Amino acid sequence: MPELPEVETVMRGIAPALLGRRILRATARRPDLRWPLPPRFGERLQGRVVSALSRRSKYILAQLDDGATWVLHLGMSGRIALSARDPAAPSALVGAFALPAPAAGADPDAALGPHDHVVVETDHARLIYTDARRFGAMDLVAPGALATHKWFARLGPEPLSADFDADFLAARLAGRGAPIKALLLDQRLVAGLGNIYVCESLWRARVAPTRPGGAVSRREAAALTRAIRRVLTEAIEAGGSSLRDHRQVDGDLGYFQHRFAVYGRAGDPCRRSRCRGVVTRIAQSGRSSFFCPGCQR
DNA sequence: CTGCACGCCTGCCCGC
DNA sequence: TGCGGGCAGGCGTGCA
Repeated sequence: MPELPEVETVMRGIAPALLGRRILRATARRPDLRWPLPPRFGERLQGRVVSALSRRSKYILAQLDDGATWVLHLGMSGRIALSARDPAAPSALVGAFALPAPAAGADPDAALGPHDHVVVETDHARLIYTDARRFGAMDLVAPGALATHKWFARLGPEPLSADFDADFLAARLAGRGAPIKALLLDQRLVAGLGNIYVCESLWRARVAPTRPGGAVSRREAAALTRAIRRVLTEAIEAGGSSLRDHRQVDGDLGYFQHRFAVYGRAGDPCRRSRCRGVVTRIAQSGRSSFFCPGCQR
């Protein structure tokens, strides 16, 4: 259930297995994830070389040598596992986190589970996309068509880019009546934040999730942009260090959650020094918000 | 346009 | 132990 930092971590984690590698075989084991996979998905990936990897919002973008872009979204439960195709291959080819290679001679597909929906083999590695809830998605986008693609056309700026600054946020919040929590979750305002990092950023900026967007001051908007940047950057750093210690690049929140200040901590004391508040859980438009009423106003 | 409720899917955890 | 209810990190649709 990845948000921006987990997707960034997964993207970096699969880079050794994909970047500059040729796809020998790609198999969709069902016709759809959240939406139908593109027609002839496997055939269109086969033979391509991945020439670049990047992330936009919560999407991973794999640039192919025919100009198309393979787009992956992990939804809520998507994960990617890697293994070496050849048991004798140096681990650097797939990354130190890879699962053990299947035994020589064994049918690697025999070990696949019911939620292993897409398998991609490069010249060195085998990549398995698993998604129990199937809220994830993949597409193949024609050269030049990304900007107008339905998933990207209306996305707001990247929160770690220079475009996302106090001026921008203050302007977008002005006149809005919806709670700041809901506005920061709106991918059209800023792209890549999810429930966890919105809660964490609001705590860091000392702004209550219930505050109407239009009632966020210019000074608070500035604090929020700094808080968002810092929370995301720290989470990406934690994810990066986790890649050296774990055997899967699944973006599991286990890598990050011990650092949360409020998310999932209802009833626990606020971690801000000299704040005597207790972390509280409320529901906002059907989703949980965690915050400290003592220091978030 | 804005704000919000709901559905999509499965797994897990909790209380009874 | 078994079972029902509520919960989960995303996103698109549809309604007022």
